Amino acid sequence: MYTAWVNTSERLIESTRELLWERGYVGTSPKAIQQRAGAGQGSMYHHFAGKHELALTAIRRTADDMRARAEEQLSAPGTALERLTAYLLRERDVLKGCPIGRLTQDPDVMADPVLRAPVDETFVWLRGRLADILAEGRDRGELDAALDPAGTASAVVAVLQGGYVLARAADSAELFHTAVTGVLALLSSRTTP
Amino acid sequence: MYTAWVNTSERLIESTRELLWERGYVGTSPKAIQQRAGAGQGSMYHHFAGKHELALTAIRRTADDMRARAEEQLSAPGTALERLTAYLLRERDVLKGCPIGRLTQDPDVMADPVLRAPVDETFVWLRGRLADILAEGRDRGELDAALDPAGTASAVVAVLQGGYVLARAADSAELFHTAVTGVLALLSSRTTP
DNA sequence: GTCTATAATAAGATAGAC
DNA sequence: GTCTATCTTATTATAGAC
Repeated sequence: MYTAWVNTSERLIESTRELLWERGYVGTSPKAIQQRAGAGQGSMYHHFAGKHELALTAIRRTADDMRARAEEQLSAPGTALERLTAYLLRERDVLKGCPIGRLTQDPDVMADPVLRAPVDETFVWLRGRLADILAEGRDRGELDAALDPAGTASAVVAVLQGGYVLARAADSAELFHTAVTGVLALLSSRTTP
Repeated sequence: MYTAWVNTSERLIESTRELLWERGYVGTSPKAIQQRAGAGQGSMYHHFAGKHELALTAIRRTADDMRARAEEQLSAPGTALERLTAYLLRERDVLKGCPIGRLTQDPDVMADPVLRAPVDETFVWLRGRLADILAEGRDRGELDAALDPAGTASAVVAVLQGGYVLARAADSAELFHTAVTGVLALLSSRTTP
């Protein structure tokens, strides 16, 4: 439960973000949100129209957050492969999984175009961003000239998302690392010496 | 709703399998299972102790099924890369996602060692099976001698699982194909000519 | 084996007092 | 803005008749 150094609206949003991450939309009840936020029933419905609006606010914030933190590594100095590696191997809450990716498994989120949009946009952006970096690396001669930026970017993002799945299945964060290292090894072998 | 050419117990199990795939454990209610199976309340509780036992039966069957269908491609004749490619590119219900992988996002499944076991075992098996095939391909000189079978197998399984995530996020089965093709391109470039 | 009560608890909100 | 009351509908069963 959040303490009172932020306002109720803020605590409700942050509680929702946590619960969506831990339990998804279907698994999160208004009551659970209120309890974690230390807010009453009436308080929640004063600030938000209901579970849906609260979730939308929470998802948008998480999406923005994810993008900003990715950009930290991706816009750092270094070669394409260095920035990509830094991004893939940065510290992550591996066993909690990806707070955006997990929403793709939520039937009520996928069925709702409004809730779904930020999820879609996040991956569109990430794939595009990685493709640009890969293309840059290829054009600078750091990577194999035959490398397909878009296809490789999709594969890399998929390894991230799938790495979370494998790690959670095995209850071992190491498996995420194994998968990521595995794809980096394949990619590095296409480096032009 | 299932018609009556199979018995009630069987219809309950198959309905549960479908619902777990579509909505996960948390999102599936006993009532929904009964309705899809065309079975009454009492009927369900006669055959199964409750939602948990039914889900366990359903998950185990789905896991067995998935393994058997993977083995179809993986044990076929051909080189390591051919069998791997056949497995990765076989027909799949891409937008529905992986019925086992999606369970890793279910908090109640992951919190229960009994429900979780078949999920874990399925991925342990699949990673091992792919690693064996990759090792075989490497030892036969079909793949790069420096290739790490276990790490590459994990990356490949991760691409599959992540491919489902990307496809669902974009509501486009093609994205799954893009990711899989992307990793195959990286892998093929390590073929020894 | 299947059906119809019955029931305690939770989900997801609305109403109106304070 | 927050709180308590109230409401309807699910959830997840159990009990016992048929």
